[in-house]
Amino acid sequence: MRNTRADVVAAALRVLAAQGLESCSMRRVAAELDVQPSALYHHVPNKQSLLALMADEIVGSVGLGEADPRQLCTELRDAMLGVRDGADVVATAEAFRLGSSAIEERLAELVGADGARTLLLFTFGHAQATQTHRQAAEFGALLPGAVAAGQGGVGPGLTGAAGEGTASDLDASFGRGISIILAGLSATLR
Amino acid sequence: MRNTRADVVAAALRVLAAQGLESCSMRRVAAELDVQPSALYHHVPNKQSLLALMADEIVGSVGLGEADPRQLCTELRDAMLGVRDGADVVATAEAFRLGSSAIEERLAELVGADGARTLLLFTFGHAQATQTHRQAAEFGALLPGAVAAGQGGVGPGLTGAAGEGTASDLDASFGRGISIILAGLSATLR
DNA sequence: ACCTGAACACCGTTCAAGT
DNA sequence: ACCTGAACACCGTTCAAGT
Repeated sequence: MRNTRADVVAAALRVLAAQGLESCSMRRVAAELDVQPSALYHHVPNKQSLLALMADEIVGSVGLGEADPRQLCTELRDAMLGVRDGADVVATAEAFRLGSSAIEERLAELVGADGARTLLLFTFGHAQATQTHRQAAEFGALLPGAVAAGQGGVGPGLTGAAGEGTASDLDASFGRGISIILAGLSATLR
Repeated sequence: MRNTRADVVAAALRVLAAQGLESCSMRRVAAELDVQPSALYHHVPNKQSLLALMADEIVGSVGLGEADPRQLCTELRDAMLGVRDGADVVATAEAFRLGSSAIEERLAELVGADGARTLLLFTFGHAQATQTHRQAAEFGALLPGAVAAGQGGVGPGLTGAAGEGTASDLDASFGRGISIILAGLSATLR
């Protein structure tokens, strides 16, 4: 036995981490395993299934015993932000089973079905936006000017094209969004 | 002058409506205009830009004079759901400029920056899930069994694999999610 | 300014055939 | 069971050249 399905998923996650979702093709994953592209179809029916398995792995660390919805969403967010393009992978795969994922079910026990869906969609969307933003910032950092200007004290407010989108800004924005939704749930339940 | 940028965008939207996002390649758009693929690059720098222009067109009908945030989100949702794969096109393109789109700015005037972002992300995510679900339902309708069983009265609750995801269910779910967020905003602002 | 023709460097997926 | 080799039907993008 040369390779198992788990080997394929692991190789795909290695390619994702190293090269990003854009470059995570069936052919590159196959190359990572030193195998022909067609060999992958012995372990996985198609690329979409492979992405779903990757999403499961990324999200697998989230503790379903968690009783605090905010904590659960934060863990989910951290898991997605922990791997390159993780938010895109999870959001894409998860959208297909909205209403039937383990995390949504756990969340629904805590805050009801509508609350769970609202929290989840916000968490996915915000993580995607955060990751997109970070990517753009990284890219911008490779361009002339405004590199590590924020540290040196060149100017007070203006740090290149980043403007107002610091990492901590996005963390705070996420927390405030969750607060809004949770407040709405309390208010709705009287 | 054979073609203008607007012609390219219009052709792309025609292809999108007819064949979906998957099939909306630069090559197909070029074919729709009876032109070589390379000709498109005279009007648009790359595919991503073309998708952004398509998103602008899809969302352009949303009235920015609207003073009711719920109504604004509903209009946005309707605009996205009005074209095949519209939610994906808009969400993808809009994610890149989160914090700077016209709709988000209008929404921010009404409910603040955090509320605007929360409402927008929920609206995008829910529309994407709705459209994915509809697509799956359409696909399922082509398979044997459980076609229009809901009408005839074969059974009370079970309508094929659709289960609980009727169109009106999703409409209602959207409305309740918006209600939760708006309630949370009222509660947060005391 | 707008377009053609040809090329480059890729894709996902299928399928007969090997071991 | 797991994999190779070869093919099919595509991609986005570039670039010299035409009009």
